[in-house]
Amino acid sequence: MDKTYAPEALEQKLYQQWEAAGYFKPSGTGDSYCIMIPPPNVTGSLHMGHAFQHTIMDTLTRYKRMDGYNALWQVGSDHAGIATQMVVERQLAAQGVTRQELGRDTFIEKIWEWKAQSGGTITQQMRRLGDSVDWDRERFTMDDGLSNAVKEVFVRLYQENLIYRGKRLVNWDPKLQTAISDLEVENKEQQGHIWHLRYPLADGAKTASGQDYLVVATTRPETMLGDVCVAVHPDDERYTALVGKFIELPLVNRRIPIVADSYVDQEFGTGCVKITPAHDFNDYEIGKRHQLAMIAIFDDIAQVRVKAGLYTPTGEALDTIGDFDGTLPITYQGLDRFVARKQVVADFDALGLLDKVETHTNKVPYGDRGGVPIEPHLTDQWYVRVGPMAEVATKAVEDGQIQFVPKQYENMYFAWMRDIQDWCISRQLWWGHRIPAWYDNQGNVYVGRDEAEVRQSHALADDVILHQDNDVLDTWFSSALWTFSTLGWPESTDDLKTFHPTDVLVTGFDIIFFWVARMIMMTMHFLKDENGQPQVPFKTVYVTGLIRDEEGQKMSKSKGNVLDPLDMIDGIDLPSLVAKRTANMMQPQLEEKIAKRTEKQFPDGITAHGTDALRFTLAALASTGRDINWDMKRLEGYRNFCNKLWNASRYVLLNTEEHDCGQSGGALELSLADQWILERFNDTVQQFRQALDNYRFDQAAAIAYEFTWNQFCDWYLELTKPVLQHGSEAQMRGTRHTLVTVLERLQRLLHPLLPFITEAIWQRVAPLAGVQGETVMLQPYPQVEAETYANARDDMEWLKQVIVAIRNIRGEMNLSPSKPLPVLISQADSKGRERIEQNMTFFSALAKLESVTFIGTAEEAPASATALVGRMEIHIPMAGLIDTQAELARLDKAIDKAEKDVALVQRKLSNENFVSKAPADVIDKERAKQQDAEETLAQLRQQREKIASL
RNA sequence: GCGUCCGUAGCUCAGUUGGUUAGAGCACUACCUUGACAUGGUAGGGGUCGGUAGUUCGAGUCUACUCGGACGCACCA
Repeated sequence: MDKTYAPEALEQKLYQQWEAAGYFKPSGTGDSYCIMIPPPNVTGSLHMGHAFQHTIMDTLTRYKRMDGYNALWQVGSDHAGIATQMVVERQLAAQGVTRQELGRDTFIEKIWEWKAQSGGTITQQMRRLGDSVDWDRERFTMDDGLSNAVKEVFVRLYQENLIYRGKRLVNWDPKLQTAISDLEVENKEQQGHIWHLRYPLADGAKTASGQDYLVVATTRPETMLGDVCVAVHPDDERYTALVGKFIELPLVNRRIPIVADSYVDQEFGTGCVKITPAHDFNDYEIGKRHQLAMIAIFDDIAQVRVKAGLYTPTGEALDTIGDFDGTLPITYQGLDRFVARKQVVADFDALGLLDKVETHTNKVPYGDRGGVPIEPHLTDQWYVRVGPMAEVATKAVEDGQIQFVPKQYENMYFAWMRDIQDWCISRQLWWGHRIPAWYDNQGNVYVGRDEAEVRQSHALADDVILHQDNDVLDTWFSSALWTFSTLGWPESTDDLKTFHPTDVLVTGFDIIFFWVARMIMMTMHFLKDENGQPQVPFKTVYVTGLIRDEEGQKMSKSKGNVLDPLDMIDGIDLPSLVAKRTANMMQPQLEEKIAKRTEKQFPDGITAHGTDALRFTLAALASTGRDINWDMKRLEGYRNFCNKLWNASRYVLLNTEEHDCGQSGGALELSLADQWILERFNDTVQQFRQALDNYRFDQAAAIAYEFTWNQFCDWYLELTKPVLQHGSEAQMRGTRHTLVTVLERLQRLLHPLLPFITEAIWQRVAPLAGVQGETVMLQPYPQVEAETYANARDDMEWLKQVIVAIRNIRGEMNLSPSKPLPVLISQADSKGRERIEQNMTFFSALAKLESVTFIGTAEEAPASATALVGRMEIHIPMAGLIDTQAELARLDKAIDKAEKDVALVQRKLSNENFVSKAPADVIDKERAKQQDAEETLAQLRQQREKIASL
């Protein structure tokens, strides 16, 4: 083995071997274990959050695969409708072409080309991360199988009246010119204004205070062009007399009624609200309540129309409302909504109708993709009636059929499910699953799997012209089917029987509503078990937090603090990192700032750490559900850990390869250290398994680290040195056997977290340990075994204490580590003496001793530095070695501590309440502690006197 | 406004049902180039657990309030 751990030299080679050998495939035997990957955007690239989730998924998959399960990690990607379409549109824009110029078919071809070109990025990244997914089963949300599943689901839901089409007010993104779901709207707080407009009363009416106008307050004055009434609260005495009377709406010269509606808050503003049902969700409801027609003043890009759309309260088109034919004042026609706003305000002002303007902090809805304010817009859209499905899906979580880890996310899920809105699934995009609905020239709609089916089922003659709906489905519609569509649904496949329901879903809290909830709804609606009961898509949802930068900031391109997982693995020089972070900026003016920040943070770029170190770090930081503040220092520490494991293995191999490790017979004599490490390893297996079973990857990492470094390397390997130097044949054979046995098993244990380094080491050590096989990946996972060496643990741990006590004196007295010391031991009980005498080689080697002498009492010892282990005293004669003052200081410190201990215990035990109320075992413990502390204190004081008298 | 989470050593984080003197890694100090490893070894220093008040024999760990931070949902034009 190379002297230094060099991940780049082994990782990819091993991955290729695994993949070529088909090790990632389900074994076909054993109980099934299945994880569905959250399909990443096919044309995107993996960020740290993906690396984090993939580490968890791969660790679980490898663990279960080794543990005998028929394990499948299903891989695939998502077509990511808007995101992908936007990327390609931007590319076209750079060439001065629009998608409209290309036409739908050509544009979609372009996207497929782009997918072919960039779609490999993610799969390559996944290979770098060591993901053990079954590549042969890779799926894409727009491949034929999944597209069929989408059509099937759409048609069935339509037939069940769970999908409907209607003209409704939707969240409209005027930039992208598509509807988006309410989930995709982000309310941003903004400093804006609230305008108070005077609305003249018609027919000479007056307010209670004698004014001939009402004042309405609005944040969107431009919508007044579409006002249909003014609402006041029914109990508002200022206005009750005016209800039923009319307003002479300025600028447009329409009469609109004054209505009473308890929605109005009397306290807010003037208590008068202008109502524009076609442009505000609350107004929409009020309009419906009062049976008022709607006036839609904006077109698809949120510019004022020449002629407003006129509709009944239920969305039927009208030619006129009264004698209003919809024509809008020419001055506003074609104006953008924000230009129109200024114009309307100016015109009100000019008419003396602008009462006042206040600054106002309001929440403005933005589309999370387009980045412009969304516009409530009246359009025809398709909806899923989610109510009935939501009920079933909620119950599944209430009943514990599906469990969230950590549990608190269940509340979030319930809260959303409780007042869930119908899901707008149509998008005015080109990239996606086209809605399987056809229209004839009369506007009749026919839903079916394809046009032929539609014609047949509706007995439509061949000469009836049909055209398919232009819109596509929300991306999340197809990903809601992911758990079963990837396994072959609607066919009744073996895979479905074997792997569904799946086991764990690993995902971020940010898509619980978008994806997790919808997946539960869809799956439970379409998949039933043999008893006809709904099947859940997965039993556990492991929710991960976000990976943030070291300052706790979200990573984002515009902040320039994004870290690429591959840069953690391979390293990157500063210029390349800066270039990467400043490439393709939406706001180029930030480039300089980002470059500076990057230079400050990574003056030397980033060094390579390897995949295993990255994975181990992510696991170590994965405490349940919390966001992770990324820390390069942790990564470095765990790279060092890999190096430690590597070098420990080198030591083992150097001492065992080409030596007799007892695989072909011969007496094996196991030392105390051998027995001890086998027991410690067994404990570690138990703890490590438990941690993984409970999704405590942080604990798993800590357990692995503690055993490997602090026990195996720091103690065990050191303890083997004296045996291998001076032991008998049988002793050496026993120790070599233990070395290779533990090292081999350790690789199996750690493999799920550290796939590469463990494979590299395992392949070398397995033959020495007599283990057959090509790969550690498919070895049985270590089992917890019955205890074999009952006393080894206590004996060795005690011996370690004695050794540490001596090292402690050496360290504190500044005695050279290379100088062998004589020690005298007094007050040893028979067990202690036995433990030392039987392990003298270990003892004197690890404590670096010249001699060990047992004496009766401390009086027989010369002036010494002293340490206590239990009641046993360890003396290191001072003769020329130790400075009296230093030893006195050391003892004072120990006495100080002992005094504190005694005082603390005494305080507890002298508390009547404690003694009378605490459980007996707790009191007994305290009593024992008291005795121990007092004896320790006495011995230390005695020793101090002795030294002081010198 | 409703709800959730977080605030523990200089930094990043653990701390299971309340019970020994609160842990880890990194950073820090001293000593050590001993043949697995200086991406190392040995020893050591460092927190009273955001604050206040309670419950309890006993609280980082339960309760209330409070300060600071993050987030989700709903919002009044």
